[in-house]
Amino acid sequence: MKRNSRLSLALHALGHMAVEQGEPRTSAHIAAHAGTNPVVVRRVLGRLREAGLLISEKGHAGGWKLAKSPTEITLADVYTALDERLIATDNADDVPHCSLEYALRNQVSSVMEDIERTLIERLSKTTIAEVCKVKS
Amino acid sequence: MKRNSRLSLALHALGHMAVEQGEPRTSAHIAAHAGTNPVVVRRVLGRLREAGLLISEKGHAGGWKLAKSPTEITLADVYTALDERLIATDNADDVPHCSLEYALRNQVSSVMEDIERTLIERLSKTTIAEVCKVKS
DNA sequence: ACTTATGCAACTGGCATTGTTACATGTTCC
DNA sequence: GGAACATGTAACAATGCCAGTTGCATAAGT
Repeated sequence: MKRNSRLSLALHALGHMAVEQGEPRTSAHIAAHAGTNPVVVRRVLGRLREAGLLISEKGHAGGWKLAKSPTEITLADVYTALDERLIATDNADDVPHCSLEYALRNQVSSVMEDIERTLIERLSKTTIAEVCKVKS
Repeated sequence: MKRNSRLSLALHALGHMAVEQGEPRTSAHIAAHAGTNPVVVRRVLGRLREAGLLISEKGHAGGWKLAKSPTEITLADVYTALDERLIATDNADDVPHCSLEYALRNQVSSVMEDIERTLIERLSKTTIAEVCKVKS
């Protein structure tokens, strides 16, 4: 399996819901189409629900559907909802005793944070509807 | 154990060599200072040697030293020497049968590639000497 | 009640990276 | 030449992360 496929899976699922709105999709259907497991789908889509991008309903005729129009959901919304981060520097606990390493880490971290912001800004310029060419 | 600490280790080692040039440093010294293993140090610094940033010498009074002035080594040089890549989308082998996923992946990939280039450009603006405040 | 679907916790297994050991190679000093 | 020292490298163990899986509780519709 591919590493960090959450973003890919989330966008894929959202994309199909954007193209065919209305009927909710079950995690079993999504999983079968994406070649993965229903529980994995629910784990990923659960984050999108917490972020207010999706709605899930139980029982008969239940499943997942968009919480808002695909023209209002950007790639950045999905990215941030998944807590994806390019930079893995959670260096709060690991305090370097060496002042040189401290300076280096700060320098790199500031660049990385900057890049992360730039990425999110770029992703926020594209909506799901645009990528999937959905007529609004 | 921290994940992906190669860049941190490489910069740390280079930084010290930049501050105190002249005497070569052994991988044992570097490892002790960085809290890791000499073999790990040699693995990481070996990449920098292949990239022409470092020189290693065996035997008595051997060890590692800079191949050029710290004012000529940028953070990007180190980053690229380690083959670090923020974006993990090696999607050449895994061809999606779904056209929607194909479109989404292309869209995200192009943004990621762009961000990667921006990052390297940013890193290339800072030299080791600048971060370590070495007088040239 | 029964079926169907999500929600969630616990566990397994694969994969990548770091850490470790062992040994070969090369260099310097005696 | 031989001893001491340092890198180079291969092989293996340990660790951590994440997808995958199982099982069961919960809720909604028929």
